[in-house]
Amino acid sequence: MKKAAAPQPYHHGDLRAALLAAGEAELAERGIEAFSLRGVARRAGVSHAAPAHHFGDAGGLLTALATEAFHRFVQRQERRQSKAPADPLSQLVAAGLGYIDFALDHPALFRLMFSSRRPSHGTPALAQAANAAYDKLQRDVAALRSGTSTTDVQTVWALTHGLADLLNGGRIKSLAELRPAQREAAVAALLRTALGEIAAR
Amino acid sequence: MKKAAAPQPYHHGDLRAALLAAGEAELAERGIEAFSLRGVARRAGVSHAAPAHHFGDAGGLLTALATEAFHRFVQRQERRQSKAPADPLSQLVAAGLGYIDFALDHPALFRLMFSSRRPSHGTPALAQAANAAYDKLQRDVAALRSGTSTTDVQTVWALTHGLADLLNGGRIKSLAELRPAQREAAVAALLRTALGEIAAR
DNA sequence: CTCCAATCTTTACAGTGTCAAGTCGAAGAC
DNA sequence: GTCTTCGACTTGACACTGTAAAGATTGGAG
Repeated sequence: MKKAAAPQPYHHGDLRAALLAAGEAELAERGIEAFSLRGVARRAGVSHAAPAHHFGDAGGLLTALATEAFHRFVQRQERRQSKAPADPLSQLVAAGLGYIDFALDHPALFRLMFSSRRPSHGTPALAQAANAAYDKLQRDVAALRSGTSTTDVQTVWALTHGLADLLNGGRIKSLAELRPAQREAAVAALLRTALGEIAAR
Repeated sequence: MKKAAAPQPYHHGDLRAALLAAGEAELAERGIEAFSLRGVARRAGVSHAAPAHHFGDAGGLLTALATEAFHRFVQRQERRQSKAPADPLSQLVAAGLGYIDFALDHPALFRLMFSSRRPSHGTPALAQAANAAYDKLQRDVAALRSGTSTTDVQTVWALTHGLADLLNGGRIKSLAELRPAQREAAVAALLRTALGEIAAR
């Protein structure tokens, strides 16, 4: 599906990037539990052992995918924020909506980041990318008012993450059943109310 | 490890229950992503194809495990509640603590219930067990005051679930690093504050 | 031009899930 | 009491998986 009729040269050129793209496609189509390294190699049009050279083993590829995902995860939040009013509460709500956007657009990737043991979460690059996401959250919460606490950050994170995870799994029927536009409005209202209470503490 | 020196009879007696127990052990030890049906059969001391007769395929066993897990999940919340003060807010906080207890005591099972596509979530028995958990949550929220909304239920669920999921993955460092007793106190305080705000709406 | 080292392929092996066919044994029919 | 039957379980097979080792290919340094 990926390569057409091109008589692939022996050296791919940028196989690493191609494998990352193929890995993401594999993840999106088959889900994290049916993810197959050989399937990724097939998608990229290379032999089944080619990925090992760039990523070591399957965990290595998944670690790289998770790392890249965390960066895009932050970008997605920033994208929402750039279109939102500048007041701190609106900005925090927008970040939450971006958090949820990412979870719903990339469900398998989201699970890889937060609910899988397959990536090596101790890897510096991954830990750093995840920490960057946390730091951003912390800054957005701190902007709400003076004197915000660690508990405030934890509360905001738990609320947002819980919504994202439950929506991702289709567990919250009352929300998942709504059409996208309505669901987004409901989620935005929920976030604004709950985060507003934290801002008013 | 499971069977000692007993010259196992050809007919096991209650293989179904034994496979469920073995399946849970396998899940707990190797995690959901390294779960192996043959491993479960080995644990139970039967041939690798024995599980198929009782559960069809691997998904069937995991579905049964998730169903059973939802029942214990509710029991765990009720256990906490029976030791808590009777006022609605304390009861809701206790339910949340039970929710988190279960997630931390059975991390793989918790992921099977909420973050895995392997169980067939459409199966009547599983859907029913999951719905029972939701109904319980709804009742506990409704007891807070008159006029609680669907949004209130969603908010309580998201907050509790987010906390449980993030703790389960070890993502909330500021909480995960604490010793159990301290962590529990911090979580209880967080829940009481946030849920108190919802009760006061 | 030569050689090297990185890149990719081939081959092999142990492990997996599932299907099909066989074996066993307990419970009922007569 | 013997026979039959049928569910419970085993055996064997197949295609697939991840990973390791060894071979083939090529771009580029010298």
